[in-house]
Amino acid sequence: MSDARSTSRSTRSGDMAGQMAQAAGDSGRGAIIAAAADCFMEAGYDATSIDTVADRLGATKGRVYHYYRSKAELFYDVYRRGMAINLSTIEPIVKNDLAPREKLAVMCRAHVRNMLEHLSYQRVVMQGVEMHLAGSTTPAQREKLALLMKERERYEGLFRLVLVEGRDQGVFHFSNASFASKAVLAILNNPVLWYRRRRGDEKTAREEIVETFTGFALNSVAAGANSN
Amino acid sequence: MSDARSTSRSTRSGDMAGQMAQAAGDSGRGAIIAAAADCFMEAGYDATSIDTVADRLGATKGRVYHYYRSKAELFYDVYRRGMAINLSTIEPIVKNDLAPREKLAVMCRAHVRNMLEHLSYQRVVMQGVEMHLAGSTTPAQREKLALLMKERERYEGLFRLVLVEGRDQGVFHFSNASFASKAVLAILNNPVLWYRRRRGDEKTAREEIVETFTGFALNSVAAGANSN
DNA sequence: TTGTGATCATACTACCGAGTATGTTGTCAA
DNA sequence: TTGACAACATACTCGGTAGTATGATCACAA
Repeated sequence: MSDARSTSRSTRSGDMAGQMAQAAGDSGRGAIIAAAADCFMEAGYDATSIDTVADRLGATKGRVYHYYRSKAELFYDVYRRGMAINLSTIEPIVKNDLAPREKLAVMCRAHVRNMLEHLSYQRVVMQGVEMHLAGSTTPAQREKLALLMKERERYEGLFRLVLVEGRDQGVFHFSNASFASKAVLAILNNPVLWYRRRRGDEKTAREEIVETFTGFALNSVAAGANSN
Repeated sequence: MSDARSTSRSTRSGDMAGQMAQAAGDSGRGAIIAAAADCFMEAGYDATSIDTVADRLGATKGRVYHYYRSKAELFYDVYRRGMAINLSTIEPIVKNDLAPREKLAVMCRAHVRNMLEHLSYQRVVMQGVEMHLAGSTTPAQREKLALLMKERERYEGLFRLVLVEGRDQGVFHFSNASFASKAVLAILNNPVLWYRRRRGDEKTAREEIVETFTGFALNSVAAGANSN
């Protein structure tokens, strides 16, 4: 009954220091989430056993199951973390009062940077989508996944918002806003499928990817062409 | 030694009739491939057991293992079939002597139609990419997967070819041809992630998707904008 | 008619991994 | 100092599934 899985730990209030920040959140779960993200990214959901995650932590199953009721819930938490990263990046930008075209540009750049920066989490998000397309066995898990997908749709909605605003002002052009947002995000997400971290400071290489794919995304919905 | 797994069956020369055509190829494997494609699409690779595939065939494991040495090889064959469908559709178009812009348009439309028409196979192709990103355990399987990825790259190369040709003529604009082809295909593949077959004649709905996403793809690399 | 091989079905093994049950240690509070 | 509980580690169960071994039919060929 008195189970850490349900108690929202207080992290000993006042001990904000020592937070390596690499994986924030409530200490305890944080390290597990980070390790799981790496494992899921490298081997995929099914091929990753709880023992694998534990090994990476230098621990055993006991530690993981102390915080998570099941493997699926651990996965969900990693997914949520990934979406949280994305949402916390984009939402402030949407609130700015930039012109639609510039606002979308900033959003696109930020999104691609997130893809490259937090690769493991983003790959987990992709796996979550695949998992949803497939039938995650139990109905209970389907509901959970459905909730996560709502988060994703909400994220997509932020882009749709700016797109529609831009269309009204004549800077964008498309017939179906939902399709447009999907197309834009499809481009921006693409690097997740092939990007790999390099040694040294490949900052310039990353920025090239950011600029290039942002350019494609903006072009795809730009007004002035003769399509749609 | 005398194993059906290695002998290229002759299909009893002269018996070309009775080919339901729904799943061509050498009779025997054909039905298995089709059933496997459906299963993989509905439940994903790991969640699909050989027994699941056999059940759908109204048969047992014995039949599947008679033609395939392992579950992985069955998957590879489904993947190959999917890529074969795509290649056989696009290659003739590339050989035509259309102007780059029109040629690309035709290619895009054909590609999206394939996505919608052969959904199960295309989803398997996507899973193959994910599988390659993850680490398919044994080195032997990694090699096999690497070969399949070469096929995919070759397919992408067909698009790259037309894109470069168009850039030389000034109708397309981009700095990195590889990135451009990835962006275009990212858009065109997107419907696979959410499209579902409907009842009745949804031909018009499908064609709307085809036209819309083709439009986005063409726009993304169109010359005339101020990006890149 | 016999035997040979293709085409399956049946029955079995072997293992891996999710989940559980329980033990151990440290810490804090009263 | 002594419970009480958090935070793990250890040891086990148990179901599902890939792969195998073997048996049963059937067609066709000699």
